[in-house]
Amino acid sequence: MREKIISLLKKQISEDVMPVVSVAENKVFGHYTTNIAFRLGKLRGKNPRDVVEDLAKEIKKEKLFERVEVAGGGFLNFWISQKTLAKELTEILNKKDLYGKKKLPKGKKKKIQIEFISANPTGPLTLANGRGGFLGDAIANVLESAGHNVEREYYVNDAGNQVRTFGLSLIACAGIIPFEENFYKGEYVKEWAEKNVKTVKKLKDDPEKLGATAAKDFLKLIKIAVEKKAGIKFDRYTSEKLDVHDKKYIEKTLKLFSELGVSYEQDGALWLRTTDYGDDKDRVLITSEKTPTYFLADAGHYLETKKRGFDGKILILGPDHYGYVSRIQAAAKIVGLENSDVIITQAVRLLSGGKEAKMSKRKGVFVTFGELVEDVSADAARFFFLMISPDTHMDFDIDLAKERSLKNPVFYAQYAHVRALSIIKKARVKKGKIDLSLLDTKEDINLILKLSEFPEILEDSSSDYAIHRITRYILELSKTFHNFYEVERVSGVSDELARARLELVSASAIVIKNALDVLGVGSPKKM
RNA sequence: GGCUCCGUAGUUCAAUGGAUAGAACGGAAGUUUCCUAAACUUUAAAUGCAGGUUCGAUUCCUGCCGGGGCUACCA
Repeated sequence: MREKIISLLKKQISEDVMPVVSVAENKVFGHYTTNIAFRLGKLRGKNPRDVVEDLAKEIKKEKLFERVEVAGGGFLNFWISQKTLAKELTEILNKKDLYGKKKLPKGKKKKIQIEFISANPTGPLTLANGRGGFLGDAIANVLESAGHNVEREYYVNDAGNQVRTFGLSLIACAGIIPFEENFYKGEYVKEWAEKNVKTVKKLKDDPEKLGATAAKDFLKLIKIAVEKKAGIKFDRYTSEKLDVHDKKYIEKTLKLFSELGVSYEQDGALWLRTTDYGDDKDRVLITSEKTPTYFLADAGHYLETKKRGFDGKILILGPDHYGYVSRIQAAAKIVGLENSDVIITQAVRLLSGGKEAKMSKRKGVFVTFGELVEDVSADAARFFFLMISPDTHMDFDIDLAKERSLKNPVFYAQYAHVRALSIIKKARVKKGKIDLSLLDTKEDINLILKLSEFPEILEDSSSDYAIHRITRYILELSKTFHNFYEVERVSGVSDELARARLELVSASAIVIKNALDVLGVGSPKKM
């Protein structure tokens, strides 16, 4: 709908400006509205009001609209005609689960990797990991809906010092060596060491191997939490050791940097000139002790992604990685990964009993992601996280989520779906010709309008990754549907009207389900 | 100190520079002989402070106040 209005406007405009058309929040100002005249007025040195009058004259000839009005200082407001809406409704019914999805021509289709969670397998997942997990999964769905080819990647840091430290932590837990400050301290470390005393003793002289062994166990648990419990799917678990180190990507990366002249030696260390790409200081690739840094391995990982043919990559990180963004973006540019985005999710603050419960992976975790999902259900947890912009610090009141999960908005949305299906199931209507023009009450129109917004919402989300708009949209749509249900009836009206209403209810069920699918939230048939 | 995210109703969150700042929960008042009341309707309630840019600012810029995070030749 929006697209049609934009293309109509573009026909009237010679300047190179993209008209912005938005859904009018308040229906007094039409179904859709545009402020294009303000911008054109400036460009043409004319009064916006005059510009908009000219535009309106032409636009009014279009059959798409029931009414087109000039308002305020230069707004152009559109009321979509019932006929146009009925056509859109037919499209929903024809396309079904494909409604809202796009097919891209080969040239426009991109191969995009989205890396998320990627938590080190040295303990269970935190809530922040979960936030990024649901977000990544949903963004992947949205990009697929937009017609792109997407790989969901979990990057496993199973190499280097970290694994060794993890191994040493386990040995310390078994009391063989003294505990050191930088060791992992959580309950889970102790538990594993207790359960696997024999392994710890056997490998006490090879902490790296011990760490790797334990990490494998933890990765299994992570996979269960992520895939089984939370329903987050990954296409690939990329191993730092097997896919980056063993495939010589560290060497390849160093060679590339040297060839491009972006690395240099100073004070005995090897540096990457990331300042050329907006970083505030250059970064070390190899220390003066001749050990490669973690950053070098990450650059290698980016090169590996590039070599596997990706056009772009989206990396989702937790708030503790803020300082990392500019250097990783620099590396992405240098290895030639054109479309690189990094999304930082802000912290999840956990409230329990009205108090803040501190979370720390190293010191131990109060509530893990797996536990949360078990407590409040995967659907509720997912919906809750995806309702809020990742930029916002989020308070997750664990008590509320546990005890009062029935108040969770996800049920409101799912209930709308259930209701729609129930109406369809119970309806006893004689078959016959379907006349959608009968759907002309305020509630009918509002519902169709809301349904037809879905492709627009999806399109917006695929360009700015603002998944929470989809979640908000689902709530709005559910509300519109519940409201329709209260006011208008399907049974108990004439067969002709009932047939048309049934179509509208079917379309509602389709769109609610499609929208929930994109988030990865289930659409139950019964509640 | 530097960088960054945030500050909106009692609370948790919305609002590509647009018109009368939206929801939900909580508060107040109502709605079921009828397709699921897990619903609906009505109602009270908010942009931290001070400037600037603009026809127009919750949004952009500057300063201040308040809260989180980052700030290693660590991983």
